[in-house]
Amino acid sequence: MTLSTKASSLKARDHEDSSGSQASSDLANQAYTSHDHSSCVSKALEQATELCQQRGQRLTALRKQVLELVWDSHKPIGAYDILAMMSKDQDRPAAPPTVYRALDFLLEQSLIHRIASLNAYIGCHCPDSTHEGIFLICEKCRTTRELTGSEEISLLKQQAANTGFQATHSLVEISGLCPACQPACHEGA
Amino acid sequence: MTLSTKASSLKARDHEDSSGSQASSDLANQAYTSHDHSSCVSKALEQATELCQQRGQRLTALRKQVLELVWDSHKPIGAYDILAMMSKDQDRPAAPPTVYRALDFLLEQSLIHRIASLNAYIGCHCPDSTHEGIFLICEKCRTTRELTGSEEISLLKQQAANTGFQATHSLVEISGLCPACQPACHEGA
DNA sequence: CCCTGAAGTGTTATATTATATCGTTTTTGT
DNA sequence: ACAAAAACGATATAATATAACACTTCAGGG
Repeated sequence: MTLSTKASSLKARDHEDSSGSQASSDLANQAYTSHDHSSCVSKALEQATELCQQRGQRLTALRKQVLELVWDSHKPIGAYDILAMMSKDQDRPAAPPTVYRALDFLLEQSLIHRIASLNAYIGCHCPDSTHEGIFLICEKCRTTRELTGSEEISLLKQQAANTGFQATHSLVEISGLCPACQPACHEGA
Repeated sequence: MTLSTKASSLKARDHEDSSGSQASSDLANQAYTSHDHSSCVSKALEQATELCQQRGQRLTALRKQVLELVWDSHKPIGAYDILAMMSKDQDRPAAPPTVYRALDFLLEQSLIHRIASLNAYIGCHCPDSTHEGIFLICEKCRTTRELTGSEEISLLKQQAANTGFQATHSLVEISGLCPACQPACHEGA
């Protein structure tokens, strides 16, 4: 409800815009600005390869392909969209379990995250540490940014602990409008 | 993944235990202790009736029935479980849209919440104000408690705002073990 | 009271997301 | 090379949710 009121297929309707008009308010806003995303992807793939090697995990061709498709999208992408791309690009008649198994592996290795409010998956920017993400999801363009280094999560868990609850995992997703999709307001708000 | 690793049907496997052995650590821990839940439910229904009247919204018999079933469960309950109960208890051959429409109404009125990690629904304790919940979900017994009066949410939104993101809605779900399901540790941790 | 339009509900069909199961292939360790 | 484990292919099906359209009920105005 709330979010995803329709949006059946997430596909890849990138716009790759924001040529400066709205001015992204900080340096880390890479998610909202155009950049050389293909280099993003290859960097992520390299890092993933390295990490898996370190961990004695097998980043097989298939898993790598799925990871690449997830990264390519730049927005959370659905499992069945991945499936479609695999079947299209590589003439491979992939079935759901193929994709879900790969996704499960990537999730376990923290190479991707699952966005619960979208039933979709997105590449993780800092896979080297198991962390809890805070996701900012644009209701309009679906661009999703992950905030890291979050003391808020600790606070939340602390508050949970105060009630006797032993927290193991947290899920924080914030919906709203990304800088690029906000109605233009000419001066600083 | 993470949570809900199987658990196909949420059903109502209450245990209604915790007769004092683990000692719930604070007064507000009603969710984890046995109490007169039927009075909870009737109170919630009364309040809902009143609120809807105030708002000029129609809490029809069907919507009330769904609300009651959600409250009865005491744990997040799936739409199809509600469906099954409606078809059983009242010899009514309800179809999915019937339940989903009622759930949508109740969500809009903030009479219930949706727990995204479980694809399930739970009654809201303080429906009079539109608020953002923080949910503590027990991975073992599924009991879910809602924390309210949360400055953490404000902090999160503040942090989002700092990056130029205009937050409208937040989703916070923390998984772990509720007091009753934690391995017994005899002295205070 | 009766009409009318809007809201609510019933019903059928179908979309979307995810998993179970089992057989085959590939990889790893010995 | 061989056996065990892991990964993958393939078919079927489960679980969650929505579309579309017909019918009923309700609120409000004449």
